[in-house]
Amino acid sequence: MSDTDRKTTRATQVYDRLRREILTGHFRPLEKLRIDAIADEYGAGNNAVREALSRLAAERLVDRQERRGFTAPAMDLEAWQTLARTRSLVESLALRESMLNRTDDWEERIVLAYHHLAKAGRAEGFQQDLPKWNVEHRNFHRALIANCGSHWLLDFCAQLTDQAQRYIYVSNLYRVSPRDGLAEHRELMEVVLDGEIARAEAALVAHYEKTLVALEELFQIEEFLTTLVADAPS
Amino acid sequence: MSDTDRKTTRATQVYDRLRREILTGHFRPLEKLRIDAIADEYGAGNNAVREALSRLAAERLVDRQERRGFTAPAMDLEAWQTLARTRSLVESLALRESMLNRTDDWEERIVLAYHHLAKAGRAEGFQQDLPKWNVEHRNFHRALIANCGSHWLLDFCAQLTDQAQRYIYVSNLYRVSPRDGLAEHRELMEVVLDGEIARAEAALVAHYEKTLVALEELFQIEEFLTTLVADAPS
DNA sequence: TTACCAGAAAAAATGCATTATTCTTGACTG
DNA sequence: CAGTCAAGAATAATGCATTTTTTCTGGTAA
Repeated sequence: MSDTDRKTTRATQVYDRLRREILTGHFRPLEKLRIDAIADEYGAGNNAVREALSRLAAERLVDRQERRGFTAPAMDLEAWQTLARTRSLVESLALRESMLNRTDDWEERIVLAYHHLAKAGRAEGFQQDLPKWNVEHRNFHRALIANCGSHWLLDFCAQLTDQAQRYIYVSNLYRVSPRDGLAEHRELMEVVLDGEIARAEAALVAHYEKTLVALEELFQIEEFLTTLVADAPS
Repeated sequence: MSDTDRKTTRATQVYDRLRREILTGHFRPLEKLRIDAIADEYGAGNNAVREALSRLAAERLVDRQERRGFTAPAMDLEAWQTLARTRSLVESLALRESMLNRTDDWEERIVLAYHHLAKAGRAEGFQQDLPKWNVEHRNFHRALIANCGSHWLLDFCAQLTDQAQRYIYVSNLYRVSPRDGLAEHRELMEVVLDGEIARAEAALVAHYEKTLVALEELFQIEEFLTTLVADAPS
């Protein structure tokens, strides 16, 4: 019995795995998530799967349809645009608050987070160890807003980041190399530490804008769109 | 078989009822929510209750503790302050966006929502029919931000409003008469329709600030605090 | 063809019995 | 007297069999 099994409930294990697979594009948009099939695949009871899916539905990571089970959420240009725009808005807000509450500890954590990010980016297998880089990337962005003083805001940002990750991961599957953008993150860090809120917000928005546009362009490509159809259940 | 039963799943019924009871202070902070007891009380299976509680936990309306069941969330001054502050921030943001997207339809809906609110406030049994007033009050505030163009923002605001409602309801239980504040809502509507974003945001924040302060004062009262202890399971 | 319907198959939802874990109690020990 | 521990009770978690609902399929009629 592994370490996680000891304290964790069966439903939570299913939840964790499903969550990971949804975020990494394991399911196609609108694909049906059949309870029995998952229970079978994961070696769990149907109740555990139900509970896991219910939780995920509350987080908007799957869609629930009363009495008709669950499906992977759709992915389309418009949804991506409002998602990305909302993320810019809310995260700017959190950044502003974070900067208003400036502390030494907060600054140091940002510097450290950047250091880790840089390291992960320089590492040999950057392409291979993308999960590692992703973790550091998230940590860095979280460090920027960590001081906003509201766990609500942090939760909202995390949720939006999860949603965005789903899109970004799929785009990475399609065209192999994601932009590293280390220099960009350095600039972002510097402008945040510098303390001018307006400039920092602008930098953050500009940063996310690039991802927004990159995905928008992808949505123009016919071939990419075909990877989003739900025909063949994986 | 009632109307709701036809389309709704057992778990959802339990979810709805639990949600309502949590929002209306039916459970004390930190009170244990025993699965069997609820299943028994509501006439449902334990699995349905588990699912309902799991969903609520994902919305932060109950606390989950792995393998130790669920409890009603705590209520304290600090949590209230960050909640209220976050609500001001996020809802201001949504209002700003909503005003930037101004449309005739949006304006008309606000006027209508205000009309309904006024009616509910003037009605005979204002004290009696508080639920009705609450609904109209929520609708009014939602109408203001409805045009923000992001269902994410609307969801976040709704979630924060739910959380706040829990506090407000308990305060209403303690001191009987809630402030109506119709004039205040009229001013708010006018300044929003007027179109000056900065002034509108300020008005909204000021509006919520009153609730914030009112609850803060309540937290100073010893007698009120005793109503928040979880001793006697209802 | 298209619309409609019944019957069969598939899937979701449910309840209950069972298992596993945590909590409580009280006796025992240092 | 405080701390430890084990046995029993209470509660949470699980799996499975059953029920209910939806979806699919094929046949019939307009």
